[in-house]
Amino acid sequence: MVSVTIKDVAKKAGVSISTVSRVINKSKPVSLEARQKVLKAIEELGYKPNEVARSLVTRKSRLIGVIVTDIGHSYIAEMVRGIEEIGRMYRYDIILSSSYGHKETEKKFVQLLMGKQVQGIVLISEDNNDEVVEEIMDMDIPFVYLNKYYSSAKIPSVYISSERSSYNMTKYLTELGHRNIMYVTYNKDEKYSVEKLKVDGFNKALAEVNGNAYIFQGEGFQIEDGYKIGERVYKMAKENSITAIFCCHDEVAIGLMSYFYDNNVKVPEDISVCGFGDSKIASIYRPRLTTVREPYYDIGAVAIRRIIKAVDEKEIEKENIYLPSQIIKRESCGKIR
Amino acid sequence: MVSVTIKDVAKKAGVSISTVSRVINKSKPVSLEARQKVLKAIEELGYKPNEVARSLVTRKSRLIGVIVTDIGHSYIAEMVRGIEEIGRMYRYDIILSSSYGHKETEKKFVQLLMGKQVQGIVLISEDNNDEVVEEIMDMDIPFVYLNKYYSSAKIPSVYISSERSSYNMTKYLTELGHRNIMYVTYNKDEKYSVEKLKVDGFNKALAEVNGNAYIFQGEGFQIEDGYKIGERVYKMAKENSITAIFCCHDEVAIGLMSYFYDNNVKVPEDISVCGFGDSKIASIYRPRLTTVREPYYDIGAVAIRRIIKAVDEKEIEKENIYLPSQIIKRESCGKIR
DNA sequence: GTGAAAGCGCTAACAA
DNA sequence: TTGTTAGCGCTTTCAC
Repeated sequence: MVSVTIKDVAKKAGVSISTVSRVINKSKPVSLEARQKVLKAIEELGYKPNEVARSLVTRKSRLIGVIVTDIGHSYIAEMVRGIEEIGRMYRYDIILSSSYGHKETEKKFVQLLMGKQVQGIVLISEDNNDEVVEEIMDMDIPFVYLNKYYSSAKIPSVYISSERSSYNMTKYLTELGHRNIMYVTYNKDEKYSVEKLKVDGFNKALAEVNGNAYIFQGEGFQIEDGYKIGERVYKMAKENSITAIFCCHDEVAIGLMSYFYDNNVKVPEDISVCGFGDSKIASIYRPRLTTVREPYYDIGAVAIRRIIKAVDEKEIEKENIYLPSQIIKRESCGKIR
Repeated sequence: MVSVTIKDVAKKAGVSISTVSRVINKSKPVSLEARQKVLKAIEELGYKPNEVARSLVTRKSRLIGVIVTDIGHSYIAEMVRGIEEIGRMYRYDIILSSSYGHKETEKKFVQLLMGKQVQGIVLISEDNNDEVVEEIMDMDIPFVYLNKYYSSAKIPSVYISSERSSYNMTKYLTELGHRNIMYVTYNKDEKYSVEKLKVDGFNKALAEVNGNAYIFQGEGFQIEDGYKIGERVYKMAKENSITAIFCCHDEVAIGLMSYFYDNNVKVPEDISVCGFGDSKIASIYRPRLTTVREPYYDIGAVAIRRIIKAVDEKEIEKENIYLPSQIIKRESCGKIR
């Protein structure tokens, strides 16, 4: 608690504090003799430079602020892993703040983080919140916005191509023989919603085989939302000989499968189900969920990489980055004989 | 980027920087007139105090370091939620570092965090690592150690009573009519392992009804580990008319249930399964898992509360804290007729 | 009630 | 190669 400072080291080593600073930072040549004395003193005193003081003078906190909706959401945790691990490679630490979706809280966090002199901000959100984004962009600090539900070309971000991913998944279903397929969406008509793109990809793939596309308006993106619509979905499926259901997100698919489990509908024997995301639960749940893998870890990693680049080059690149997605084939989708 | 400082505010308001400081901190009375001029200047310039500079002089970073094994583990994310949310109430931010179980990395993080002048450290670990703990305790900084697999009275921590929880769950199983019950453990003979306590509680409850206790040595705490032992567990269960299996952790139970699903063993009709933890997956998986709820959020909340108290009172309480657990009754355990 | 000045621990000119 | 010194932006005596 009685911390040892650079002065103590200097005194003990019999040199000036500048010399100590030089050996710590390797910023200028120091004679072998002096260096050794300093190193010895550092060792003996257990000296650790005070990063706060350093930050003050260098104006570099080596801190990145990360504002998330909820670290308890596994895909967000995965993104944060990517951010943290890559950040650490460049000697950046992250300050984590959870907003639980409150815009006002997010705004407050931005202010707090700026006060802490963070050198960049990653905002991981689940709503369509231009307002906070604009506020951050006004601050003129390296910034990346991560949102798997909404996208806008004007905001620096990292994502996968939703349309292509959805197209690929649908195509896979048609290859399994499905022709009457339902897509469960939510919010597809909202501004910036990526659902619009996903529906487009879905329709396109189905049109190629003259299949029948059914769009079902869901009630949200969570497991409960998937469960809640189970009855109606099943009814619609039966009435239209639908054999496969493509859900906009894994959670919805899991909710739906749970409804099916509870009501003795067999997946994939009676009906095939697939999701989007490949969140953790997708490979744990039984039957395992066929889905589109969104590379969350990589998304986080690329985001932080972009911020660090902006810090170094003092200029944030405008071009958004698209990462490849992948179809993960598991048991929840079966062949049509 | 061209940040406005207290000097700018002072100049604009036509007062000294001390006065500005006083109105910001409400640390000393300031005349109404002066205060208003300062407030106006702050408003117009959009001034935000530089927390780094503040930290340097006050020697309070308002930062708490949190070292976790992996933020991707949902129960850890839940603990971190508790830590963060309560920390925030006291205006503390958290710096998150993931060690992925490497002791050397953890040690490095401790050093980094000390450099950043954190005012306390929470270490969330899954191994038995005295070494790192001792290192932190030597630093003489408020510290709490969270570990659901190991416990030691000498280390400041927060947990539930493992023996009582295990006793309660076993008792519930006996109330359902089970008499031949298997407890799947791992590492129970290792130093500080809480498994020893859990086995004790299990045996005690079963002894009270003259039931037969079977202990199975598992292969780990993860889902895969539960899956791997499925075949042997099932064999042993059949040979001994075992009707219920109590797993040391939810993950093991889920792995086991997945094995059962894949091999057409019905839970709970053919056999009952329960777990320990109530991690997220327990309520999502079908059948839903009966389990002991460990209050992860609260554990994190109490941990940070304890640290903040230590910061304020300059003295960390020695007594460890036990939180109540709860039996969550779901579908994976059935009655014996 | 107010301002001048010292200083938190450090880096980075500048001189020597 | 080294030491002296001036800050970084802020809080906090201390004197008025």
